[in-house]
Amino acid sequence: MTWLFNANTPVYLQIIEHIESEIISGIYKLGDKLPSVRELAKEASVNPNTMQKALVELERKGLIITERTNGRYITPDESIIKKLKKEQAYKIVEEYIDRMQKLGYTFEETCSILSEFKDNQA
Amino acid sequence: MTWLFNANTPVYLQIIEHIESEIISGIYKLGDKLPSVRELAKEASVNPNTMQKALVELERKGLIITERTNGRYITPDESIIKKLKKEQAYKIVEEYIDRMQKLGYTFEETCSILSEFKDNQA
Amino acid sequence: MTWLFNANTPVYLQIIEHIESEIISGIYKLGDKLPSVRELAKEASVNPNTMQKALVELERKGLIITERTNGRYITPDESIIKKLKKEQAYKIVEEYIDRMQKLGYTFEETCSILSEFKDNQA
Amino acid sequence: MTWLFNANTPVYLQIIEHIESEIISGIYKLGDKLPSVRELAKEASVNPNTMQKALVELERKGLIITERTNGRYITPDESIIKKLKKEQAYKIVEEYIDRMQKLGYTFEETCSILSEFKDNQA
DNA sequence: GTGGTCTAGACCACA
DNA sequence: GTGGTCTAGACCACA
Repeated sequence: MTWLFNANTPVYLQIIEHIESEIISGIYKLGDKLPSVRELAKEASVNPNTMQKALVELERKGLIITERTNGRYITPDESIIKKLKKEQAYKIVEEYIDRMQKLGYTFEETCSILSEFKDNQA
Repeated sequence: MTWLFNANTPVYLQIIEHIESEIISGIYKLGDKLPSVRELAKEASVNPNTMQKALVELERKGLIITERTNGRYITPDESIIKKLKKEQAYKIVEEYIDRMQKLGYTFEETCSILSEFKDNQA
Repeated sequence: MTWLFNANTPVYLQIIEHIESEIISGIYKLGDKLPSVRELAKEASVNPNTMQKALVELERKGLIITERTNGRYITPDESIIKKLKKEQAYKIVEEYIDRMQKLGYTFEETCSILSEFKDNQA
Repeated sequence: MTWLFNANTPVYLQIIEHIESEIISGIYKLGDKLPSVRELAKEASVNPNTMQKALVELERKGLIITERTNGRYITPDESIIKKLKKEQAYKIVEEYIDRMQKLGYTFEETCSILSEFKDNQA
């Protein structure tokens, strides 16, 4: 999983989404310590200010906790993460249906195209 | 269908996507005349220059044809539109699967969540 | 010789150049009567106002003479046309050399490329 | 080399041609950094938006590469530039012959006038 | 500082 | 009226 950014959305928002996914999917465990801002910035090939901005936002959302002189940690509160996972999934599915609908596909078509996709890939 | 813009993506790109959807889904027919730049701009509550930028891009993509002092028309070439429809659908499905995968969902889960969604809505 | 217009230069200027060429090259003879504005406009697929604008300019340059109720005529004065021919040729050659020079070609190269061109065409 | 614009062609097109010439002729070397949009705009006595429009087009043509918060660079790919040089020269020669022909000059005359020109200048 | 987007508003050629 | 160009000026994300 690399850090590829789309030019048309602010990078700090893409970082937030990326780290959220890592938390939700379990790449980061509850209570894990995060690398330093500088390390993360280097890893993402991004200015530390930008990484900082993303982390502050993740803290505001309650996903990350900062211990003043100690570093940042993933929240130990599992319920927050579970809730976020549901919300995200819901949003993604909804967006998928919505976009397909705007192209003129019915819900049934939207489902069958998804299945076909599996076959094409396999 | 109103023109609601997301704050995190350039407006002209959202306009492009919006008009593309209207063409692909058949809201605009082959050869239809588009409203003038100024009308479309008013309709979308956007500056004419911004609308212009989007239309120029749509012309470059071959979806629209400009007649200098006359107005703009949807391409009469159905194949262009059909091709775009396929590409777009493919891209959307792929993005859907990808985003769900990043949250930790398998392809099977991604499919079943879609079906559940239908039930929730119904 | 058809009337093909470039989208990036005003059409009335291109009409002027086109008719000037027809006069200089002898397609129109001294004293010839020109078709009516409407006919010319039709021939060029252009609005009569635009053709009119071009003809007025050609009259101002002395190449065309208007007889009130009678129509327009090519000037009977050969010296005007000869002078224009020289000026035009000079301008075109100068522009040719200048543009090639801006690409980095020396005068010698500019000449030899012209000769090669003949060979390629033949 | 100053920035003189002709009133009958859009300024941004003339800027494109001007910068292309500077690249083709080697005034800019492969990989050179360009001045910022604002500097170039000032230099050309043009609005930054107009310069921007020209640069975007040059990027689309592959002559320039944009690094988001860093600046713009001449492509390091020499083949692109060589190809463009040939195309441009071809177009200019062709246009020269065509315009002279429309004035009534044969290819031989078109060549000899070019030579005479050299003598006049010397 | 660097590129990118957007608005408000003017002016042009052409139909 | 229709598209096209241009300016002046503001604001954003990122380094």
